[in-house]
Amino acid sequence: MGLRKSMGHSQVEKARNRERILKEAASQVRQAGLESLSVNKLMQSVNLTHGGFYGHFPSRSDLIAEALERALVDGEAMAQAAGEGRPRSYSAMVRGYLSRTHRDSRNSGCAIAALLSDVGRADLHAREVMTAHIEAYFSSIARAMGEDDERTAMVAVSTLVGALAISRVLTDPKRSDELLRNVRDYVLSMKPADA
Amino acid sequence: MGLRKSMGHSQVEKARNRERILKEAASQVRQAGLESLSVNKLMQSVNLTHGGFYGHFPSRSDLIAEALERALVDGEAMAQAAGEGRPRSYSAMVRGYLSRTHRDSRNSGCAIAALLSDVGRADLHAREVMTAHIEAYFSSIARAMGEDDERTAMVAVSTLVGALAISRVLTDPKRSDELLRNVRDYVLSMKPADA
DNA sequence: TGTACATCAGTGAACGCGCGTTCACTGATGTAC
DNA sequence: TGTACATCAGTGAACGCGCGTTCACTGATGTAC
Repeated sequence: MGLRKSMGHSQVEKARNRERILKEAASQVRQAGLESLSVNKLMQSVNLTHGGFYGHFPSRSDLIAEALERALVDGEAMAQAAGEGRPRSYSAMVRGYLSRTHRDSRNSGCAIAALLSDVGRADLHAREVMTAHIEAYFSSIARAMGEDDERTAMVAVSTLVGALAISRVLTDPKRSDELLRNVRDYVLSMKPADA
Repeated sequence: MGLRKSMGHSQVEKARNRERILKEAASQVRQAGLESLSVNKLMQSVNLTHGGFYGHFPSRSDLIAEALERALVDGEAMAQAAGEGRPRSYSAMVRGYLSRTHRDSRNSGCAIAALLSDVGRADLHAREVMTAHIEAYFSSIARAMGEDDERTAMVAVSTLVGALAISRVLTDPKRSDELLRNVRDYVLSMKPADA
C-alpha cells in the first residue's frame, strides 16, 4: 500500500526513530527480561513496521546489548534526578533506592536490580556492560559514604540490590514494605559516624 | 518406526521418567532462566521424544512452575547437605553461600539468587512459590544467628543473595572473589556476640 | 504357571503460529544545477 | 527560486525455522482367568 501518511523520511526523523526504538527497547527489556525482546512487537509499539528495524540495528542481539546499556544509564539518570546537579546524600540515595515507588516502577528504576540474574547468565559482552555500571555504583556509594576504600560500599550495594529484587518477589505487600524499611534502616546505619 | 529399544512402559518407569524430566527442567531453568525452557530440547536431553511430555505435565507453563519449586528445594537440600542432620552453623552457612564454588555452580546452587529478577517479573504463582522459600530462608538464618526477631536476618539474606548474584555478573574473577570475601567477612560480623 | 487381552507410556508426523531476517518496492527528502 | 533526480527511510510480503501442542499409532506391561 505504500506509506500511510506523510511519514518521516528525513535524517532527523531517522535519528529520532532510532532513539524511540532504543528507549522503548530499554523499557521492555527491563520489564520482561533481556531475552523477552521481540523485534516485531517492539516495532509495533513505536508504530513502525518490523522491516525497518534493520535500517537502525544490525540484529536483535545488537539491539539487546544497546538496550541493556541504555537501561542502566536511564536508571542512573533517574537516581540522580532529584539531586539537582550536586551529588545526592547517602541518606537520600538509600531512601530513594529502597522506596516503594522504586520497587513498583520497574520500567524506569535501577536496571542492575531488574536484570541481575538475567545478566549473570548472559554472554560476556552483556556482563561487561553491567560490570562497568556496578563498579560505578560501588564508587558512587563509597563517595556518598565518605569512605576511602570501597569495602563497605560493596556490601551496601549488594544489600540494596538484593533487597530491592527480593521486595519485588514477595507477594504480601505489607511484608515487602517491611523488608524495605528494615533494610533501609540497617543500610543507613552503615555509614560511619557523620561528619 | 515404533519403539527403538525395550524401553520402559511400566508405571515404575513412568514415575522415574517424570522425575528425570523434572530434575533436568529444574537444572535448565536455573542455568538459563524460567522462560528459556523448551519442551522439545528438554525431552531430547533426557532421551525421550517431545510427544511424551504431555503424559507427564499438562503444559509447558505447569512444568515451569514445578521446575521452579524443584530448583528451590534442591538449592536448600544442597545448603543442608554438609550439615549431617544437625542444622549448620551461621558461619558455615555464610561461608558456603559466598564461596567461589557456589558462585560457579549455577545449576545446583541457591535458586533464589539464580532466578531472583526472573521471578520478580513472573506471574503471581511463581512469586508465591519463591516467596515461601525466601521466608523459610529468613527463618533459617534468624535461627542460625540466634536472633529472636527476623530483622537482622532479612538484611543478611538480602546481602547474601545480592552479593552472590552480583558476583556472577562481574567479569574480572579477582574482583568477583574480592566481593565475595568482603561481603562474607561483613555478614559474618552481623551475628551478635557469640554464645 | 500359561495364555488372552485391555491398558497405556512413549513415538513421531502434523498442526498453526510467531519468530528474526531479507528484499523489492514506494515516495518523501534533499541536492545539483 | 525552481526543476530534475539520486538517495534512502520505511513498508509489507516472503523466507525458513523452531516452538507448544495434538493425535493415531505401537508394543511392552500387567491383569484376569
